[in-house]
Amino acid sequence: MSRGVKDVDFLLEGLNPEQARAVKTTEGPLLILAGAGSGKTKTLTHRLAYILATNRATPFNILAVTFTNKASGEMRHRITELLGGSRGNRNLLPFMGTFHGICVRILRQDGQHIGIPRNFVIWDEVDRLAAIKQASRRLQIDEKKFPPRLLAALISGAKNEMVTPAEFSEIAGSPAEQTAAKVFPVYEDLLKENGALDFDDLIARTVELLTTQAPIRDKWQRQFKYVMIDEYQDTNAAQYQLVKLLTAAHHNIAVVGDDWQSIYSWRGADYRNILNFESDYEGATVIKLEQNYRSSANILEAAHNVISHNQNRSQKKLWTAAAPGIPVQILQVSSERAEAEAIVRRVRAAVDAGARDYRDFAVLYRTNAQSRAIEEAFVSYSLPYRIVGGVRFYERKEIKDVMAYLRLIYQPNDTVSFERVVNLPPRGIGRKSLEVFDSWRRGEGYDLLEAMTRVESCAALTTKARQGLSELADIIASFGSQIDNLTPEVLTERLLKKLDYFRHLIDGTPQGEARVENVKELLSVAAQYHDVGLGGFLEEVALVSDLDTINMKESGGASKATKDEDRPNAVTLMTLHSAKGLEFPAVFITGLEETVLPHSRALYDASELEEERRLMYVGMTRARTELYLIHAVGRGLHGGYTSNPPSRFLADIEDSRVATATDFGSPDSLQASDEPRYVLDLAEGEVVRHKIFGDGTVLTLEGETATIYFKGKGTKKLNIAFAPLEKL
DNA sequence: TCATTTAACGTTTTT
DNA sequence: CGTTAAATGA
Repeated sequence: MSRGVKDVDFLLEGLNPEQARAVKTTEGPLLILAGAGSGKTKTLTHRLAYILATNRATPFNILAVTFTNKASGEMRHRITELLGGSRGNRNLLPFMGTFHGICVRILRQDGQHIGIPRNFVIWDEVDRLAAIKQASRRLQIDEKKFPPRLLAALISGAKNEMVTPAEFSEIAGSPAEQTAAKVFPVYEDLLKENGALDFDDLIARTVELLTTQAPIRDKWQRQFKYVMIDEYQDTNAAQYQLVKLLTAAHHNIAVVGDDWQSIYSWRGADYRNILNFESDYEGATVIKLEQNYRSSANILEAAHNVISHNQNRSQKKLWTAAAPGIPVQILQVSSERAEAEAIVRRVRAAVDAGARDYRDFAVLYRTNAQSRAIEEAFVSYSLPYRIVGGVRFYERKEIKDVMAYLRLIYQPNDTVSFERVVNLPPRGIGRKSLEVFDSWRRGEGYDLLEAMTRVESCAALTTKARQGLSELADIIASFGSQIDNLTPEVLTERLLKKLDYFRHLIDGTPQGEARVENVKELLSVAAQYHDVGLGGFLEEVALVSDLDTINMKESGGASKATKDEDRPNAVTLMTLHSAKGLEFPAVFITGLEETVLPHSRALYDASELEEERRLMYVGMTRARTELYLIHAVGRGLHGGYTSNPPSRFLADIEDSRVATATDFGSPDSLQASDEPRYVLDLAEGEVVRHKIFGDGTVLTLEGETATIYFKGKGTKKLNIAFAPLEKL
C-alpha cells in the first residue's frame, strides 16, 4: 500500500487544497461546487485517475457522464495523458460518455426486456418533428392553430418529467396541452411502429428498464461502482432519476457543477438538483472550488457583481490571485452596424500591433440573428471569423437525406425516413401518391418493404409512381442484403453512385458545391466506422451531430472539405449558450440592452430574468484579460428600428471595475489602413463572384458602395474596396 | 408534380 | 429586414 500511495502522489501535485480533497474523497456522495474557471475538468480527471491508480476500481467499474461528446473526448484524452502511454489502451478507460450515449449502450444490451428492439434507431429533432406532423395529420389537427414545434416541446417536456401519455392527458389544461395529449399516444405508436426512440426516450426508457427489471438494475449497479456526473446543474428529472437508480447500491456518486451557470432550464434542466444534493444523498461531502484561475480580478469581480443580484443561488465567493488587470470596457455605440465596426476596429488594432491573434477573440450574442450584422462587417473588412453553432452538419438537408437512405436500408420499416427519401431524386411520387400507397399498404397489412416490393398490385397508383416505388424497393433490398458485407463507407459510396446523388446536388451555385463537399465529408466520417458496421455508424451520427466534433474525431485525417471557413486563426462568433465551458483572452458581449439581454420574453418573469443574468455571468467569465460589454442606442429589429435602454446588468457592476466609453466612430477610421487599396473596377450590371455569397449581379454603384443581388441570398450592400469579390 | 410567389414570423438548443 | 413554410400557378 505504501508503494501505491507513493505512486499516486503525482496526481495531487499542482492541485490546490480543495481540489486535492475532492480527488481524495472517493467514497460516498460528493458534491463539487465548481465555480467558473476553477479547474473543474482538471479535478475531475485527476479524481478518476486517482481511483484507478489506487486500485479502488478497474475502468470497467467507473462511469463518467458528461453533457457533450466534446467534454467526454477531452476527459478521455486527459486521463490517457495522466496515466501514461502504457495505459493508453482504450479498453482500460472508464465507461465515459454523454447521458444519451450511455443509455444507448444499456438499452442495446438489455432493452429487449421492456420490448425495445435491439436494432432501434434514434430520432433526432427533425425526425421527431416529422413524426409529430404525421401524427397531427392523422388526427386532423390544424397545424396552424397548434404548430408541431409547440406540440413537440410539450411532449418532450412531459417525457423529461417521466409523465406517461395517460397521465399527461389527465393533467393537460390549456388547449395546446390537450391537443398535445391527443398527439402524444399517436406519436408513441409511430415510434414503436418504426422501431425508434427519440432523445428523451433514451433516458426515460432506461429509467423504465432499471425501475421495472430488478435483476438488470442490480447488474448495472454492480458494474458502476463509482459514478461521476459533470454539469450536474443541467440534469433534468429523468436524468436525476437515472443517476439515483444507478448509484442506489454503493452511493459512490460524485457530481460536479455550478448552479450559477445553469442556462438550460427551458429545456427541462433543473438546477435545484444541485442545490438539493445534500438532502438527496445522505452524508454527502461538499467541496467548493472557489479559486478562479482564468480571469483578471476586474473581470471576476464584475461578473460577481452581476450574479449577486440573483436570489436563488448557492453561496460562494470566487477569488483570484491575479492582478486587477484592465477595467471592463463598457462601450456605447449607435447601432448594430456601429457595434460590429467597433469590434472590427479593436480586433484589427490588436492584431496589427502584434498583440493578439484573431483566434484570441470571441464575439458573443444572445440570439443568432445578431450574428448577421457582425458577419457583414467582418466580411466587408476582411477579418477572418468562424461561427460556432447555427446550422449544424447533421441538420443539413443533404446530409439528412443520405442518412435517411442509410437508415431505411438498415431499418426498412422506418416510415419517417421513407417519406423523406421516397421522391429523392424525383420519382414522380408526391403527396397524393403517398396517401394512396399508405392506405393501400395498411389495408393489405403489409409492412413497408413488403408493400414496396408488391406495389405492382396496387391498382390505384399511377404507373409512374408504381415504377418509382419498386425502383426504391430494389435499392433498399439490394443494399440491405449487403449491410454485413460492405463497410459503411463503401456502402454509402455505392448508394450515392446508384442515386447519381452528386449530380442531383450540383446546381451551378457555390452552395451546390458546398453540399457536395458536405456529403464527401460525411463519406470520410463513414470511413472511420469500418469496425462497427452500418448500425454503429448510424448511431454515432445520431448522437454526434456537431461539425466541430466530427472534425475533431478525424484528428488529422485527409479531409479536403475543411476550407477557409474553419481556418483556425479566426475570431469566434457564437451565442452565449454555446460559449459555456470555453475561454478566450478577449471577449465582446454584444447587445447589452433591455429586450436583447435580458431578452424581451424574460422581462416579466423573475426566474427567467435570473436565467438571463446567469447567461450574462457565463459570458463574462469566458474572458481572461479583456472584456467588452457593448450596448447600442438603437438597432434594427424585425424591419423596424427600436431604441432600448442599456441592460440592467450593466448597472449591476461597480464603477471601480469599469471604464465607460462611447464609440460612434465613422467608417472612415476603418479605411485608414496602410494596406495598398485595390478597388475593383466595376460597372452596374456586371456579374461578380463573392467568396461567401456566391455569384451576383451589380445593381447600383455609388462610389465604393455596390448593391449586389446574389441569387438565393438577396441584395447586399458591399464596400468594393474590402469585400472579397472577383469579376467574372 | 414542380417551381415560383406570397404570407407569416421573429430566444437560447449540449443530445 | 430576411428567412422560412405554405399556397398558388404551369
